[in-house]
Amino acid sequence: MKKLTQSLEDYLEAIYVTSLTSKVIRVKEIVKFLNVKTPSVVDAVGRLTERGLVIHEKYGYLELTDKGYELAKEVNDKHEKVYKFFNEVLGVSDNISKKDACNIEHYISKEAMDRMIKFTRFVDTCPEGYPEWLKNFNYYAKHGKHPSNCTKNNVSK
Amino acid sequence: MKKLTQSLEDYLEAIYVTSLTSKVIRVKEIVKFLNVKTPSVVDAVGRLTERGLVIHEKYGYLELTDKGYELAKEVNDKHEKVYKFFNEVLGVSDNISKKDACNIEHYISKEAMDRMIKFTRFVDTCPEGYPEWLKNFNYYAKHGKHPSNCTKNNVSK
DNA sequence: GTTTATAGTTAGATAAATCTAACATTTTTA
DNA sequence: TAAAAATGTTAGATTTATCTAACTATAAAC
Repeated sequence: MKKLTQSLEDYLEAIYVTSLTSKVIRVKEIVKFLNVKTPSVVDAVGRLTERGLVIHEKYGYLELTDKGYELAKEVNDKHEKVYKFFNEVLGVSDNISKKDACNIEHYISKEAMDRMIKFTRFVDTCPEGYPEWLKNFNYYAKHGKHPSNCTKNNVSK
Repeated sequence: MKKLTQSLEDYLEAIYVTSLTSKVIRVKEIVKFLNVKTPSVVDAVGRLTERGLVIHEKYGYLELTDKGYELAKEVNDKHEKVYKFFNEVLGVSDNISKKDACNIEHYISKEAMDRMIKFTRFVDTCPEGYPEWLKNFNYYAKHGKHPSNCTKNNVSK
C-alpha cells in the first residue's frame, strides 16, 4: 500500500488522538483539532476511507479500522518519542518540542527513530540518575563552555 | 516574504550545492541532482525568480541572488548540522543521516537546531576526547544495557 | 554551414490539499 | 412538533507540484 502523505497522516493521527479522550469521534472534532475547515476533513476522511483506514457513516461517527489504528499509533508513537527526545535530552522547550515532533514524525527514518528512543532510554535508565554529562551539556549550552568539573584533569583524577 | 515550500527550498538548495562544485549552473544539473524532469525545474526556477531568489536568462545559466544565496545557505547549513548530529552523536548511518537531514532541514525549529548544534559541539570539544558516556551509549544501543563500567558503584569510586 | 544532438521551454494533464459558498441533514429547543 | 441552530456534504475554485508530449533554441559534429 502506498505511503500516506503527511497531510493524511495528520488526519489519521488526529482521529487517533481524539479517540483517546472522546467516546465517539465526529468530523467537527477533527476540525477543531487540526484547525482546518470542515470540507477539508470530509475530503481527507474520504481518502482515508478509500484506503481502508477509517470507517465513516454519512453524518455519523468516525472510526479507525484495525489497520488505521495501527498506522495511526505508529505515527503518534513517533511523535511521542521525538518529543521526548527533544524535550528531555536536548532540552528543547515543551511547545517547540511538540511542534517539531509534529513535523518530524512524518519524515524520520526507522534507524534514527531507534537511536533517539535508545538515547532517551539510555538517559532515563542511567544508574546514577540524571547523568553528570547531561548536566554538563546543559551548562555548555547555556554558557558556551564546558564546566570546570569537566576537564581533562578533573576527569582523570 | 512568505516562507518557501519544502519543494522550493529543495530547488534553492540544489542550486546552491551545485554552485559549490560547478563554475556555472544549468537546469540540466538540477534535473540530475534532484532526480526530477526538466519542466519541473523550469517551473520551480520561475517561482524562485518571481521571489527574487534566482536569476535565470532564457536558455542560459542559473544564478542565486544575494538573498537567494543567503536563504539557500541557511537551508543547507541546517542540513549539514542535522546530518552531523544524527551521524556523529546518535550514530545513525551515513546514508540515512543524509536522507533524514534532507527532510528535517525544512521543518526543524531554530531552538531545536541550536540545541543539536551545541550538542554536537559539546561532544566534539570534549576535553577528554571522545566522551566516555557516548561510548557507553553506543554500548547501550548495541546490547540494550549499560556497560559494566557505568554503574553507581563504578561512578562514585 | 547544415544537420544532428542536447538542452530548455511551453502547453496541458493530473493529483493533493486547501478554501468558500450553497445546500442537506440532524439535533436542539421553544 | 416546527423553527432554529449545529453539523456535515457537495460543488467548484485555487495553489502547488508533478508529469508527458510537442516544440524551440543552442551547441557539437560532420
